[in-house]
Amino acid sequence: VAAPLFPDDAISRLIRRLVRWGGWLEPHHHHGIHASLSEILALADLSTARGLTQAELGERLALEKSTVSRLVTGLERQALLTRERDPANRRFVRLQLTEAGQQAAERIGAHFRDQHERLLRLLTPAEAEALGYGLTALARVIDELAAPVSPGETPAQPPAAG
Amino acid sequence: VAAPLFPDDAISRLIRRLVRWGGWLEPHHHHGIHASLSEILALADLSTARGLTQAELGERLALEKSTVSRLVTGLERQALLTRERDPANRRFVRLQLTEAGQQAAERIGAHFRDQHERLLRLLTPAEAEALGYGLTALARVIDELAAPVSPGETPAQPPAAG
DNA sequence: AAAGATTGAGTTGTCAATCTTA
DNA sequence: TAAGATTGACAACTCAATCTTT
Repeated sequence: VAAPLFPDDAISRLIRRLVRWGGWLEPHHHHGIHASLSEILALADLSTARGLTQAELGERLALEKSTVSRLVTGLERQALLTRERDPANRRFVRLQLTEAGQQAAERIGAHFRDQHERLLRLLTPAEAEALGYGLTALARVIDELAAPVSPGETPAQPPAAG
Repeated sequence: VAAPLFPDDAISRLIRRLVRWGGWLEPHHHHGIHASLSEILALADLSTARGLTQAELGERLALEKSTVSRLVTGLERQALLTRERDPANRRFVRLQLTEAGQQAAERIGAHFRDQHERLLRLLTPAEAEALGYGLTALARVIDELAAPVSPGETPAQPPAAG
């Protein structure tokens, strides 16, 4: 038999599963919430960082500014956030969750945390520890490849618990 | 400070990086190849398993049959594969890579393998081992959550070489 | 001119309805 | 009927062009 043409290691197999399994990536219609994945992630970011500009939100979500513009239009129409021109510099549109938006973020966040916990409970302690160690390292090297270190920057990050 | 509304563990952080970094998920225009991610994965599967039906290809790619139909139409127009009705059962469309399709699969596969190797070389041996162990376990529990075993089914699959 | 946001055209995916063959 | 494939209508993204503000 010939060697496989495409990579066939643990990373590749994991990615296939993540793609196939809807739990992580697909639109959600739970708890009376009808929101796309990007809407959910936008609510998550805005619930933590209030007053982001659209460009900043796009940076966090890794989305085009045009996509962000239409995404935010939709959330505004659902009264989940307000758009306001920054009085100090009217080029910026500042975003704030409404009360309804904040509540939606909390409901959806609880759902995601719950899903994560269910998944992690199925791992043995040794597996969970190895996973955290290995994924942290993988995230590091992805960053290294994606953004080659320029001398002025600080590649190190404070370690996070968990 | 309040607890984070959304999960903030190694898995979440990794997913964010995978989403942001184009190396894994984005369309590729390298080596004179102009192909979407799905086209690339289709070539990968067809280079290994010749004569798949469209439904089988859709199962492997986790894509709707309608998406597969249009995807295959595009590959056929680029003369990378041929479509042929199965004479034994004319409901099936059987897919075969052309010579050009096979060569494209090999070029793209080499590119992906190279990218993987570059990434893995940046890990220490201990990190690589922990990653493999942890991800294999994660893949297992994703499968458990995604497809709860029903008594009649055979969850085991024949091991693939590689 | 340049930065932030919006609008227009095209791509890739989904779901629902239909066509074809068994 | 039903399985496989196709077509139609729509969603969410991209890139390129434009509008607004500095």
